[in-house]
Amino acid sequence: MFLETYRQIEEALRACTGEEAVELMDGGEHADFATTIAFSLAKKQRKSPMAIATDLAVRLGESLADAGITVETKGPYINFHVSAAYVEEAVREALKPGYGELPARTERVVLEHTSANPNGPLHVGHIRNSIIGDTLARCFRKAGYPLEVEYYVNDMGRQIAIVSWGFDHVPKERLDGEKEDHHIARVYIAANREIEKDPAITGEVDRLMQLIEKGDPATQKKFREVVSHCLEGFKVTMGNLNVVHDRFVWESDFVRNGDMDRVIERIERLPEAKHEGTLSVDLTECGFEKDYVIRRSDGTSVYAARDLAFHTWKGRNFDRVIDVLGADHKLIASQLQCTLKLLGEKAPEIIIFEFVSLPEGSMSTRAGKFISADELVAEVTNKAFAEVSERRPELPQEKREEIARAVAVAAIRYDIVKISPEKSTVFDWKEALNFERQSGPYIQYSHARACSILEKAGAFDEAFTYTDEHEVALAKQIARFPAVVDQVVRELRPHLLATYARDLADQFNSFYRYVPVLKSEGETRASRLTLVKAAQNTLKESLETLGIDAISTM
RNA sequence: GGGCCUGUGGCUUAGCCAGGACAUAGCGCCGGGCUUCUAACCCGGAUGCCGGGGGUUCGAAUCCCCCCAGGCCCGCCA
Repeated sequence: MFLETYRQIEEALRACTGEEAVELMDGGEHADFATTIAFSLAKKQRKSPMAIATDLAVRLGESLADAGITVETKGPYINFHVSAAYVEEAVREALKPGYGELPARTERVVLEHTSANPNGPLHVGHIRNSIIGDTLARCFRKAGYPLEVEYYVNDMGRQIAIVSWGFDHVPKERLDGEKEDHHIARVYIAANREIEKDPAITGEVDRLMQLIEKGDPATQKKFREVVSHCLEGFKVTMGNLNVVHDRFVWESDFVRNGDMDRVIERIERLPEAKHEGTLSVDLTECGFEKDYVIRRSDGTSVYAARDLAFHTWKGRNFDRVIDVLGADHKLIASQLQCTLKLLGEKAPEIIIFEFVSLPEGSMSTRAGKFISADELVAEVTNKAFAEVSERRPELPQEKREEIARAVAVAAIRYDIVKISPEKSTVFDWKEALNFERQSGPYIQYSHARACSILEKAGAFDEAFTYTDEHEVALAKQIARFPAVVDQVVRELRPHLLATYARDLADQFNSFYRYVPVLKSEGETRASRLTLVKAAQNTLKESLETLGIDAISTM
């Protein structure tokens, strides 16, 4: 409803002004929509903005009358107001299961996120990647795109060689109840300590890397075991956070199937290729001073070569390629994009998120300086269980545990996704354990309140008469949801959905406070119950698109 | 030294790409609200030279330039 109305007004504006860019915006407290186009027209037409606005408003009013949109001016501002029919239609649409879904698209999208090195558990920085990526994935599905979500498994890196070396040379027994990825971290950290003590070990690690590149079966088997072991742990962590991947793509597969050699051959033939012992690409055209190295002088490939093969494959199998990457990948991601363009391949769209650090400094798996996602989930779940036990002591323990898990995921996911990716953050336990306003649980709570009203109401006939300002404001907020989904996938900014869901919960809570539902009667009661149902459904769909369980009681 | 990102009340943050009507909200602080649909809630109050300085514009948190501060990166690592 919102999108349709927005487009109707845009079109009327274009028709009435002859301008392409019509500057239609949210009217804030003044109106439902507004435009300041009179200012820019004033210069061209050498008339006062107010005179232009007044004149335009009359013509716009005529052309939008059929759509039930009224137009008025306030000085040079032109304001648009929607009708009661808009409000009614908005509520009607929001009652439908799956509300917010956009028409199906045919453009195939591949989205890569998380892809952390399997040398230790996912920490609070990695899951920023997972949560941004997974939320975006849910938005793409909601927006009607066929989507595949991939985890790129770096199984040929130096870190894996170190872990592999560690399994042969440092105490490696898995402790009782220790998760696989935490086990790997312990071995990795211990191996690094050995390397610090005795730099000669580096040579042994180098040899492992040469063996893996050559395809030595024993080394391959060992690397694969180590990596699979770690991934088992990752899958549990991500599962606990409602993060889902469709496919795990292994880096080494591109070496084995020949894709990497093929892309290297093509690079060798590029005019920008440089053969100076190493094989590298001159990227000055894209503004990079340093060459992009593809193959070492000893003939082995670097990460970039496999990455180029991987992205060539993605580009040929999908219409849109999106990667979610940490800020440390900014440069190499640009180099990758540039090289793919030189090769005539599709370059990925890249979403960069800035780093999460600890109050005492940056995180480091190697140094064992990190807060694991598992620890975070456990702590937040404990706090949530304590809260729910205090509020709802009558519930059976199992139910309280179930609610605590859902609340914990909501708190963690929302806390991360609500911040713009380009802000670097410092992890804060106090914030992580806060379930008050501007939190995931706050939105879940609004949903639970709506569910509670509906449960107590029993059956009712739908009705659509809204006069109270809180009713109308809530309905208008409900109407925006599909437009927000559309905006998220267009701009690749999932935090917009977080902001929207919070505003929706705010509107619902105001409505809840001022507008009695169960105590009202007749048509009014029916209309309000219908609105509560629409709000409940919209809250549910918003929460689920954020990867948060829309629980009905808490 | 160079590149990218960030700087908004005591703290966290929206708005910035597509410049307009009194800069968004939360935490904390002060005060109020549970015999009334779940108080993980709601209402009121105090707190801002939107990092600093120039410029463009009728109009700048938003665009341009310079400076300062913080983060990330600049490897035949990944």
